[in-house]
Amino acid sequence: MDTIKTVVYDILKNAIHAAIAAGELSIAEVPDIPFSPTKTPEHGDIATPIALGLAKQARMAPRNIAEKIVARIDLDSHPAISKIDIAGAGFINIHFSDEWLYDTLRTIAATQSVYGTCDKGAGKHLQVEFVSANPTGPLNIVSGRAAAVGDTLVNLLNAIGYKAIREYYVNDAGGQVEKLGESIDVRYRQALGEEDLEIPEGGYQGEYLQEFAQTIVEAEGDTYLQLGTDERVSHFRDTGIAHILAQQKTALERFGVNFDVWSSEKAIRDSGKPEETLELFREKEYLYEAEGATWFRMTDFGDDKDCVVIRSNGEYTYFVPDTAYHRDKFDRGFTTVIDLLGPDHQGHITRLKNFVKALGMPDDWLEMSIIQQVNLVNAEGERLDMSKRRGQFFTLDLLIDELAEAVGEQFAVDVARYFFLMRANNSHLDFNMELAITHASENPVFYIQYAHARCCSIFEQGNEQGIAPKPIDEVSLKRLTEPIEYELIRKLADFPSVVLLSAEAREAHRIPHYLHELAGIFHPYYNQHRVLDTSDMEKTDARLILVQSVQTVLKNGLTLLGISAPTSM
RNA sequence: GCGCCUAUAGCUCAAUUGGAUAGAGCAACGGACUUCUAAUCCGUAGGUUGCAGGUUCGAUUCCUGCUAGGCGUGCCA
Repeated sequence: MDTIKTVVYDILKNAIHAAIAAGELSIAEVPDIPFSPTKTPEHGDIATPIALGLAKQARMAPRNIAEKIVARIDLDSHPAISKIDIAGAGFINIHFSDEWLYDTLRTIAATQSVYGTCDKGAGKHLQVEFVSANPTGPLNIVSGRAAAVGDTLVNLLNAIGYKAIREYYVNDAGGQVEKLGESIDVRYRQALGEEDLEIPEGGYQGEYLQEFAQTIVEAEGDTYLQLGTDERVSHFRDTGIAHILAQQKTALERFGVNFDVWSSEKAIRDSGKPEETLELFREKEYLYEAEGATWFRMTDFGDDKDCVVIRSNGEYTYFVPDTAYHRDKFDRGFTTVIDLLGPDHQGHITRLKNFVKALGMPDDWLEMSIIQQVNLVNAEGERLDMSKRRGQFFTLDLLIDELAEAVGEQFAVDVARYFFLMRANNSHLDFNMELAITHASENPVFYIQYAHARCCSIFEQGNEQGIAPKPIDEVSLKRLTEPIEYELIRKLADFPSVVLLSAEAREAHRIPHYLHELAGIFHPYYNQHRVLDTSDMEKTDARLILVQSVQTVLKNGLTLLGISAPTSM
């Protein structure tokens, strides 16, 4: 299958060179030959616009070039190709023989759960860091989107042969968590009856801290009042981080996302790496003192402003431990590191990349992209505010709770993951709760899952009638003669390249779209053509092979997305 | 002010990275269950790809300038 592409590639390349050698084409350099799947079967199975691309260099009409190339191909010596023709402005359309279709089915049957994977990325270690929410509150919906996207991205990368891991960076040091400690302290004292206390500026207002403080009071009473304020706040900070982190982990596990590594900012700070990093910058003369602070010459890297790294109060800004953390990632030997950031971190991308560049790491070592915001929309189309600081937000857990009420726990996770994954990372996502709940039956994820369930149902039905699928070698695949069967197999054959391109582009949303298209061919097929037909067992056997293949690809695709493939619905 | 992202059917989004007639779902309208699950299918309708230029065989895609929206631009993280 994919091998047939390389075969075709070589055939065309040789033909072009032969034409040049014969003096029919004057081309100095033969560019890479692009292929694309065709939109309609009339255009063959794959097509290339190479003749169009060569037109200028060869000073010849594209159709003429195509003719010269095609004339140099001896079809008889290539049984995999049934026909090559020239169409439109000069497209070369390649039609595969039926044997290619059968090979697709044989490959799926032979490879099963690993169909779609490849080893292109073998030997390379990748790390994807995502979610990395502050341990100051429950995960919100944007974190849910990041979790779904990051998790799937790692699945995709591993599917094409990389060794990729999931990492979560816990910001358990710095100003934010100090505010957390102070906020819990206020809630604690309020729970013990103190009045006239306010959550400090920049603190956390959410009810979850009131609940947490209440559990402390219930378990341990007022014992902490004996401590000094600083001591108490730092105690609450530490227990608060642990408590919230545990909640976040639980929410992620419920969502089917399990991180391989949890990194701690505090651990980075304690390791001395921030100092080492600053020392490296100092040696390279990237630092200077001004206005009581220490600055990094970001302008040397094309930015319009320099950037404070040590504040006048002596504390590091966020960038110091973060840069040290990335240096740590580099030392751990990752070939490439991918950071998925929240929508309010755009300013980070260029700056952190510059810091990393200043450390001497290759430009393309660090990839950063933004997971855009999610707007939760209610029935009236109003947007809910999800700011953590104002304590008014919609958590990932709450989202799944609400969905689960309508469709059950497993489907709730499936639906949420699918919705988060179906859009490109950099486009905003309107998550319409009402639609997801009240119109659950029209949800695209059910459409795909239903297709899978239907496949399973056919086998179950066959089982009752004593019809079992035969090994593919014993089946006459020639009995697959319907155009829609041809279309289905073509679609199945696309799967590996969809996975590959999706992983390489870091665009997980292509998988949901692909699966939806596949289901969109299978459902009509199911309606129009009966699979189990005791009057024609040979045809039945062939169709069972096809259904098995569809089932396998649907399941493999859904698994990449972390979505279940139910056997019945 | 500067920077990043976005603008495609009434709505939400695709378009294999510059290719052939721009595709799906929802919403609308008309049909199909005594046959492997109707969470399905068949059909109809829906477009000056925000606007104006440019690059070339060819532009939703690349460049320039506008317009509109989102975000960023802290000695917060």
